Amino acid sequence: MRREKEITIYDIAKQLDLSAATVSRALKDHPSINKHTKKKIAELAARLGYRSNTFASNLRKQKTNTIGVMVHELRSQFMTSVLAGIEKVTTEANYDLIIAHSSESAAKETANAVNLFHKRVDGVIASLAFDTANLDHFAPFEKKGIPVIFFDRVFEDADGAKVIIHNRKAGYEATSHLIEQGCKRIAHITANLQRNVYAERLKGYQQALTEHGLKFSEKQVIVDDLSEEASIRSARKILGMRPRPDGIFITNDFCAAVCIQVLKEAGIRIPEDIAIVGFNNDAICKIIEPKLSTINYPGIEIGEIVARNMINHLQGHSDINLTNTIIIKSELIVRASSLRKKK
Amino acid sequence: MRREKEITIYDIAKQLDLSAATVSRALKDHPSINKHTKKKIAELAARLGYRSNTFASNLRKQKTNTIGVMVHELRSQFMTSVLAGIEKVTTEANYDLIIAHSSESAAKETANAVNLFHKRVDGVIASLAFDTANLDHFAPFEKKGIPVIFFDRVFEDADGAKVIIHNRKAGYEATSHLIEQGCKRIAHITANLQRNVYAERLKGYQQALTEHGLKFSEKQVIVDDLSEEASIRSARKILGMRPRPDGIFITNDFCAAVCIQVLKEAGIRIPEDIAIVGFNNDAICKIIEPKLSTINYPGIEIGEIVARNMINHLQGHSDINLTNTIIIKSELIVRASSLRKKK
DNA sequence: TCTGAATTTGTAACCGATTGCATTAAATAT
DNA sequence: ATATTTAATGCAATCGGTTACAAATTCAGA
Repeated sequence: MRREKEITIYDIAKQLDLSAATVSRALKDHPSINKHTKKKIAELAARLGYRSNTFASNLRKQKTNTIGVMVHELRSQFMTSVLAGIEKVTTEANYDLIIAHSSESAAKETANAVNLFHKRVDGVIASLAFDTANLDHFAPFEKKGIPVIFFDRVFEDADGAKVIIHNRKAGYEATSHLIEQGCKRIAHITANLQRNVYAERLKGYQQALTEHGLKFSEKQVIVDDLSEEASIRSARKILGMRPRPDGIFITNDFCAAVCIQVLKEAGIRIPEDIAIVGFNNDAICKIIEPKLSTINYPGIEIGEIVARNMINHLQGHSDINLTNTIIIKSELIVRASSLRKKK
Repeated sequence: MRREKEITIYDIAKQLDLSAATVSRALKDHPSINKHTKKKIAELAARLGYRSNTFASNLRKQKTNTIGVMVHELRSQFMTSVLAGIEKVTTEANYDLIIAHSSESAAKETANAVNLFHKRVDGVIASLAFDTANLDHFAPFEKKGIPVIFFDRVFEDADGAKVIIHNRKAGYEATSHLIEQGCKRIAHITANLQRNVYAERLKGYQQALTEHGLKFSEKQVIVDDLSEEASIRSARKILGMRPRPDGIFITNDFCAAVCIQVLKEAGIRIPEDIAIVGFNNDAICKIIEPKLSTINYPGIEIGEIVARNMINHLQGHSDINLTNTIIIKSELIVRASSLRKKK
């Protein structure tokens, strides 16, 4: 269990009777180094098991090649897809990732920001926590010129680059679909309306109702968090409504799945008595019975696009300060939970 | 967007007319520095927005304070729970995490190992990919004395520390439970038997059958991967078996959920015609209908224990080379999918 | 053969924190 | 007053790679 000595460019230089500078350049494929020399160096490096010391390099270059990712949770399919997309792009570009999650707490989000700042990430990709009220904790990054790109949960009116879907349109489509299926009293289950995603989906819901001549009532909107307990509470509220809704647009698939269960246990038929549309297109959609109609929220694409923009900015190919908002396509997927009419 | 100059200990030293050494020690709360001096330094550091340069520190200390985590996937609840557990412990101990996932490919796993090795992680926590056939790619870590701890998917016979559950016992309990519920022809759906988790669960299944006087037949064991498509294939095979099984022990909850769907669509009643037990205790267990009996595989605990052992080893409080295997408790959770008899 | 340009390599100063080994100052003992 | 501890601080080398600039070598052209 004795540790082998670590090989450095100096060891290689000495063995080949060259300078460390030449070795350093050769390993970086610097154009001014002779091909033959490069080859010799590369071979010896491989033979000795040389590994470059990132710290020495970072210290000198004043760059970390690391991107911080701040997310509000890690457990949904959507988020793991986003991370997969980000990882794919950043790995190719040879950047490291530090993933920090806030567990939906603004306080923890602030702590994470401080941490990433101290870790000197080159850039930050973030989706806000449930109760984040302002962007003050991102100010240090801005001060130092460290790029920040938001996705999913963002402040739409704030400056700064963001990658989102058209939540209002998605809400509009989900609701319109329910109306087309013959629903007359459509409820909406959602979460903290401070978060753009929920506020916008609500707007879309409202707009669809109004445009189709249905009345919007605040009583038909249930706001809670999206935990299992909250979902049960929400479903019970639906059951207690008089007249009872005949359609629900629920802003999250897991919540929708739990609601479906509670409603079914109460003897409600889905979609005949109540038609339901969820949001995200989680794997759960195809497991729950009936299968859940939903809005496809393409996590991988979002991750890839966010990451690509970050990398391009860091490498000077483009400037995110010129871009403000990138909107990704999303679309309604109709399954059994909302399908009343056969075409 | 002009970058502010970065503050170093030299800046602080100059302003207070001290040496950098004193500042360095003071910030580390070194005992030989005067309390009053420490306070002055801490205050000025805070006021100037000083942030320690990790690279300089790592370079000098020859440590990275980083632990590499190699997982075979990221999307299951089990794995995100494990990661949450690891993260909790490592964050407290002020270690960073690099998460690398193999997407179930041995080749990618090897590449990840090389990468982590070059990144000079202080330790590695790993769960093996689907088709990993040997541990050669971990040899460089061993050579350099870098600790590796395995969890979940391990080579049980290999040297090295590991944290696992008693898979055989779990398989035994799941199967025994089905037998107690009156099942006579119990099938088993599982995955690559090179992986200890599946091989051991199979052994437990066999043992339970034998001990209860039921015959074991290879025809009743279906081996495939655990994707959605494979799950559908497996369920169809079950449907084609004559005589048809009246109980199935499935080594994964998601796969079990898909099977239940296919079986139900074919008119099979669960649990009356076929009783089912899954594995992992995913959230999906409570969504699928009927709710899924399963083995609770406590991800968070496993993550915490693996990480705790790693940290203790790295800090010299204990030596993982003395420990070989740590076994975590797991238990059967009975739900509707296997419950035929009322107690 | 000589000169200027092109190619290749070397020198040495960083980057910022850490730490073994002094050194100095203050406190205590003789 | 002098010797001996004890406490507090400083000096300077070190970690390993990078890079501006200088130097050496080679080559083409006159």
